[in-house]
Amino acid sequence: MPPTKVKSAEVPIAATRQHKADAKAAVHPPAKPRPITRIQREKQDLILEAALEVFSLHGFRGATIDQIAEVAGMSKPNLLYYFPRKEEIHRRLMGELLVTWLAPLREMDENGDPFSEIRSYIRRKLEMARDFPRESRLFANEMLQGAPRIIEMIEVDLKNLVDEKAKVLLTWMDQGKLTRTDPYHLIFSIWATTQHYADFDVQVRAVLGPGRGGEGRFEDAARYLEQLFMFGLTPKTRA
Amino acid sequence: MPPTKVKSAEVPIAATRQHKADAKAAVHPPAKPRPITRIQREKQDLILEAALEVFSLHGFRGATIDQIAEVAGMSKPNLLYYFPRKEEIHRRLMGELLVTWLAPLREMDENGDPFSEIRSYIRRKLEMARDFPRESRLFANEMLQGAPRIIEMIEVDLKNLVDEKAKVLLTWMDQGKLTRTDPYHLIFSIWATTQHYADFDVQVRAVLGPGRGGEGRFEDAARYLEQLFMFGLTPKTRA
DNA sequence: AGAAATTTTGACCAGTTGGAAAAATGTTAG
DNA sequence: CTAACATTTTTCCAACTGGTCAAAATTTCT
Repeated sequence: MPPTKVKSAEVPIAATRQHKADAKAAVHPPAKPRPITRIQREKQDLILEAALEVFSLHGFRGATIDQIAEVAGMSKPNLLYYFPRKEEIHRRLMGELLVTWLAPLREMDENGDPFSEIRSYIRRKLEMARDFPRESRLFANEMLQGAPRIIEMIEVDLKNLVDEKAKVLLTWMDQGKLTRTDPYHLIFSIWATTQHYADFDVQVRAVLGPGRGGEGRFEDAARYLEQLFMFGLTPKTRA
Repeated sequence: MPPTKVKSAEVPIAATRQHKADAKAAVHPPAKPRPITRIQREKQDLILEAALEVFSLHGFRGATIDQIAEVAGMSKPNLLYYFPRKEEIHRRLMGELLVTWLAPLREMDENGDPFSEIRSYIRRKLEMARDFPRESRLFANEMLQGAPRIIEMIEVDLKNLVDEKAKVLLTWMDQGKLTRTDPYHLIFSIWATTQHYADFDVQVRAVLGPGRGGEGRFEDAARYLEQLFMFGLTPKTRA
């Protein structure tokens, strides 16, 4: 269970200090590839992990650089050496997150059996809610505020993926393998029901009480959701 | 469509100024009933309405008293005259909100027909997501942060209500009128699927696109959810 | 080792924030 | 009309915020 490790590819070296040596470096950008040291990657990951913790709990505005720095175990100026501004941290975090976040949907295979594909999708999403609740909350936080910093990603990447999968669902419906219904709202309902267990965790625990609010709640949820999405609430034997 | 007007009952007169006349007033608390002027009530409602707007958008920490005051059309010190601290505003807002928020569930009648009761509940919750999205987001914001300011209310009022209604659902299941399943997770799934349309509104609109993201989305959602909760995704005519 | 580059620190700053104090301005009952 | 009270405005402040900067400490490279 990796804590965060979403993906650390193209690390554009946090705006490497450019003071006096500016003249040279800035004028010949392609000349200096700037290798990216081991320390840089490690520290950046450390910061992103800390930022995930803090942002997911307080939202962008509510989180402070000091808090993030403290969680990351470094001083504020030191943190700012790697990410010159707060928004930069958030942007990176969201960008990497979205990829992970959509992976389960991406895996839904149009050549598989409709029901087992949907069931797997629900299960994977539920596992993510269980194992990566901070990521879920970070995402929810951003959405609640109108997604000001990631709206383009939502409108492009996410929309395209959903459009594509909606088509797959429609095909299955055409083949009579699935009740004919709205594929978009179907996807929304899967998102909503699964992410609920991460985003509203406090409420879920409080309502279930100490008895049933333990770790078993995810298995109960999985069982219930499978029932719901397969057959709804209509009993098989009519009363 | 009342903008907010959740409920303005027991208004404990925002800590009426107590400076020099303190001696008298403070020593004989039960002596002076303090009538609560019309202006006080009006201004307090104005502030709460503004606070709802701001808190729901930025969360507790992200919202500033200045912003709230500006939306309410008054100066910050003036606002602080009615609510001596930021947290006070939030507390009042959440307290009144919870009552409205739970009303739909409270209405679920154990003597009614199970399916029409559940259907009505879903419809009412969906209407609330449509007509009171700010309230929904305020609530979601608080939940995301671990409900630090309303955890007791959740653990008592909300839990009791859910326990009560879960019993009703169980009775219905015992009578064979409803598939036997987990009543708590059933309620969670109704909350999640309906509130999603308020809390993740930006995402819903973005994914549906300009064509289907208009006002019709709530009717589409209602239709889909009815289908889902009634029969799930299994087609009637097996392919 | 020693020079060059990278990383870390400490001091600092300007703008914002929640909130206090008191003076100034209504409002109203006698 | 005016004293008593309610409301509003002005001024102010200490703590916090995001961010800068130069110097010091450390690491890396030759």
